[in-house]
Amino acid sequence: MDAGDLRVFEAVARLGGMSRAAAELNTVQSNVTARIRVLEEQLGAELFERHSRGVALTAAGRRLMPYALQVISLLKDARRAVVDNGEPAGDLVIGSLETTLSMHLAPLLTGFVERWPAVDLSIRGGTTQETIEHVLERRLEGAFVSGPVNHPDLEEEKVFREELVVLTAPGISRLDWSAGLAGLRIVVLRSGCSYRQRLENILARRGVVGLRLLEFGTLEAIFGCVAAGMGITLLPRRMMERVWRDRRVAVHTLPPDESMVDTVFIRRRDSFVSSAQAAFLDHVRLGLAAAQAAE
Amino acid sequence: MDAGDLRVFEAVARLGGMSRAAAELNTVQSNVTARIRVLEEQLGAELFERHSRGVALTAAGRRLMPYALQVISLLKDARRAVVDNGEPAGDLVIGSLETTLSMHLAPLLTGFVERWPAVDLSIRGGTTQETIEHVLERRLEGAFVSGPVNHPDLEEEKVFREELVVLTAPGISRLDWSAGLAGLRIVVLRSGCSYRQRLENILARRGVVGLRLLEFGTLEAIFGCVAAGMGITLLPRRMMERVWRDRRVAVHTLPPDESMVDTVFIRRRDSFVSSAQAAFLDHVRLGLAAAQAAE
DNA sequence: TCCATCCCATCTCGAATGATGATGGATCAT
DNA sequence: ATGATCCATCATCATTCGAGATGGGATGGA
Repeated sequence: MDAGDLRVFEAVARLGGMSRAAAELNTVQSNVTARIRVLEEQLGAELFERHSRGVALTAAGRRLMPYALQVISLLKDARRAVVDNGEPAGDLVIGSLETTLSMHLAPLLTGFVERWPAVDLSIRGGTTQETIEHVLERRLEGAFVSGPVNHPDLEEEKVFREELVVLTAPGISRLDWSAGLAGLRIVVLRSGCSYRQRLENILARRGVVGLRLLEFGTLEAIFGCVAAGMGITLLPRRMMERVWRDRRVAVHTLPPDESMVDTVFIRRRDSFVSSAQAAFLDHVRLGLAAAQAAE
Repeated sequence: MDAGDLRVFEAVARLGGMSRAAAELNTVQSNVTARIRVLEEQLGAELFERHSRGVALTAAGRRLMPYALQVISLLKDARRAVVDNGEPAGDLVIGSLETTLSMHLAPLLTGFVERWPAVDLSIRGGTTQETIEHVLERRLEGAFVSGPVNHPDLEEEKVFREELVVLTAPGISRLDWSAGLAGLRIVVLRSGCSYRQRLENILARRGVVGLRLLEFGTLEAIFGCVAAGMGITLLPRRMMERVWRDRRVAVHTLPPDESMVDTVFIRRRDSFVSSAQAAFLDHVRLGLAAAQAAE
């Protein structure tokens, strides 16, 4: 049994067919068929059921799958571990909430790329849920998301805590259903935004339910929409202070148990921590501590 | 990078030479040299320092080693996982303390081999420390040892708790240094026995230190030696009751915090749990519960 | 029923890869 | 010096692997 065989096996299982797997692996179908057949002979068990529209895993194949996945990812990590000589370099792909990115991370990035020019950093914005998925699939080395995550395969480290506030149109004094919130919409940056569920919960406790959703691509649009009395949103207080200091929106402070949210850095427990990633985290921790001290 | 390459790499690193690795791998030295060279080219890093008496790992090689070990063991486990169709069968190698083996496990073994004739069970006796080492090296699928073990790579499950008692020659009423223990020896089954450290601690608290060691191969010899007034030993109470009911030794009961010892079953967290192992554990759990109920 | 389509199995051939044994250079102990 | 040990290199041979072509079975639509 060989790592190459397992790669073929994984592709066939995932794509449900040998021809499709061959296309993905840049080879020909006959090749895939042969290697699977050899693998099955070596193991003395059928790994796939062949049927007319492709193949499906047998019980034995299902038992093999987790091992195949782990071996493949281990080999990838091994290569990186060998090449990584302690000097941060190479690709580093990190995920982040868009608000965290623009508010906390962005100011630190120029410093990082100056300090470590050999690192090709890219940061992908996304919602907490999307981002967690990507980390689990190893498409991201790590990510900043709203915590706690509590996933057995993920390691999480609290990075900072911040306060969320509710923004409404001016003139609304209380967050309840008698205060004229009925008919407004919840305005979020993206539909899967983790703040949305949180805001719905906050409102539900005050008797406000069933608000429709409104989605915008930029923060400016969201602010404008809220100022115009069309909706209500939940955002970090600091973000509001920075970019929207003097506009006409009402800021509603929440009790700490509802308002405080931790941002955590997550990564797969079983993945290799590259020097680039370690350097980035150090840089971020330092930068955030400095920013906090400056307040 | 390939699993075969990693096997070669591991053998070279472990044996400290390409010729030696070639011998172990049933191939020729030139072959090993070539594969290592290819591997180094692929990774873009030197894995070994060549010197006149063999080779030694470089920093990059040391970084690769844990991955190589894990991939190799994963592939071994994968093969077993595929072949294991849920019906307990095949080899099952388990470790155990000798006392646990003779007292608790042995009576259950005949029942197990009758119930699962397809399993080739072998149980290796040894001290707790030896046995833990073997489990970590994957030479044993699991083992019964004195707990708690508290090793990050090991999973442990409490199997039963039992009471240890001190045996001395008759006429010794107290376990302290004024009671004539000076000059006696600590009698143990094997020199690394985990009871030995425990007994030394127990005696130390009572002011008795510096007893010499005496080692025997059989329990009968130990009992005889204690009865003859030559030494002192620490053994499970039940063992003493069973095989030595009416001999002339003094039994010293200890306070619970000193006497009670847990026996745990340990296995590597990352290893495959074969059906045979699961069936064995089930059998043991059931048998021990029945034995306890019968008392 | 017939045909087009999709998918897997098998075959052959050429290329790439792997293993072999011989050889040479370096180092170290005697 | 000499022999032993160990790694690197090379030419050669065997095996494996990949490409392409072909065939057979199942499916779905005309």
